[in-house]
Amino acid sequence: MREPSSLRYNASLTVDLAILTIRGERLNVLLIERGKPPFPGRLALPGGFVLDDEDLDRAAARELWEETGIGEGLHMEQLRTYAAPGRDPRGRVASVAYLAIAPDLPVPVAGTDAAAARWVPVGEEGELAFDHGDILGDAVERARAKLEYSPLATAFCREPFTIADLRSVYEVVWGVRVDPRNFHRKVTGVDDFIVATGERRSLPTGRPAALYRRGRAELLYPPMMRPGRPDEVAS
Amino acid sequence: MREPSSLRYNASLTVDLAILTIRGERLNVLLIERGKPPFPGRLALPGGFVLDDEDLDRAAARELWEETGIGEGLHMEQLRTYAAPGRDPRGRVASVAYLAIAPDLPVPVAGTDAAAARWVPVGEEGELAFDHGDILGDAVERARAKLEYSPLATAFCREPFTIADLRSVYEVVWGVRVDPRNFHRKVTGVDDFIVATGERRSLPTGRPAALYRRGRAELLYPPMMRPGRPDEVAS
DNA sequence: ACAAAAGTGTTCCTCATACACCCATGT
DNA sequence: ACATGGGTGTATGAGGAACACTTTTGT
Repeated sequence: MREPSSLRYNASLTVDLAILTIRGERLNVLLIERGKPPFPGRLALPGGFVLDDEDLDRAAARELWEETGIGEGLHMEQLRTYAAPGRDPRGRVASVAYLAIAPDLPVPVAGTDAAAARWVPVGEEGELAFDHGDILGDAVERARAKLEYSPLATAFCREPFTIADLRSVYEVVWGVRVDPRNFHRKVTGVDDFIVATGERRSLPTGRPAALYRRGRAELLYPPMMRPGRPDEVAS
Repeated sequence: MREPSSLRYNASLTVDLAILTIRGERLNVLLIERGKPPFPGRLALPGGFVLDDEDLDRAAARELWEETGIGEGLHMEQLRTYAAPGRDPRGRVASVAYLAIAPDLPVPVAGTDAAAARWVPVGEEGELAFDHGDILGDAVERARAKLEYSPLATAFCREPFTIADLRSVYEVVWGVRVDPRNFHRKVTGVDDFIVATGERRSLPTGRPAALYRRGRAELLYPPMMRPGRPDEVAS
């Protein structure tokens, strides 16, 4: 009883995107306001159906383009799949969720489709359509975890960036303060995490900061460490 | 153009299981030999279609039961979803892959379905059907990574177990030697990773070892550390 | 000169590693 | 007694946390 003799389609395959960025010292997510049922008027993650000749990564990239106008050079990874029987009242919908990380964008680009798309600070999104609240929660948790051992933080920064820019990413996403001095030493000590351009950027005040680009490292060793974990365990 | 006005099914939703265990100092995976096309005669991961009223976790648990006769108490987690257009010649099949970890089982239980199921050492499985080779590779990589920061290793052990049993899991899955003395101290130092039963187990020779059960910890702090990583980076 | 941000040096402490050594059992 | 595996103590070194201090700019 493993398979029916002929292949019957029993689900609708979709991708949904949790697109995160940092705006004004807050982690933000791109949401659209739904027009039609189900959940009319509710906010939802952008997404849509996978086309017949597309693989999942390509479908996610296409949706990203349609919703935001962003094309290339964006971190994107599959998160997990949500397919509880009742999650869409219209029938069985399997949603493959993607996590995308964008640098601060000028404004939610009004794509062909995305008139109603807007950035919303994480935590102020209210009740989302479908199970998109769960998806968003998992996406944020994944992003927080991956800052530790991967160069994901650089995906939030427009190049070139300063070490202070990068530090701000950690502070905003983790919601903690990070010592600038130790952070500087740490981040410059990890091989190929960031590479200096040789240029400098001057702010209204203070010593100009060296500018960097993303390095080739895909795994940070030693990892950046999220403070507070020992206390959580101890308590 | 986000949605068709009515919901049309465009894919077949399945689950595939990478069930790992340790047999004879080797990491093994449960594979079945396919009878019918596509890929007749090839080895494949066990799996099957998700039923209309099932969520994914439940479908995976049901397949596990049908293939191995194992019911409860097994670690199981969603890995990721594979849905490349050509992966099944019969049409669009979205396979949600699961990673399952089992203690050494007496023998591949001949379930109602699984006459052809057998344990195969990882690395000796040859060319698998569909893209199951990729799935298995991702599953092994996930297992290796999760040993570091989660109590996953205990899922390979039948309770109660000794610290040497647990150490053997790390040695086999990582393919490295671990110092028994330091491992002992480390593992007993992590809060709620393992809890002593008070009993002891005598081997044919040597001092009897204390017996333990899984603790309540879901995250190890500090993490167990996989040796060799600094060298990989440095080289 | 001063404020402010960038970046360096130093101290202390935790923890990983290596390994000498002791403990408890079966033969 | 001795072989064998279980378990403890201790020295060394790498790296994280805290923070004093120096550098480089704009005003």
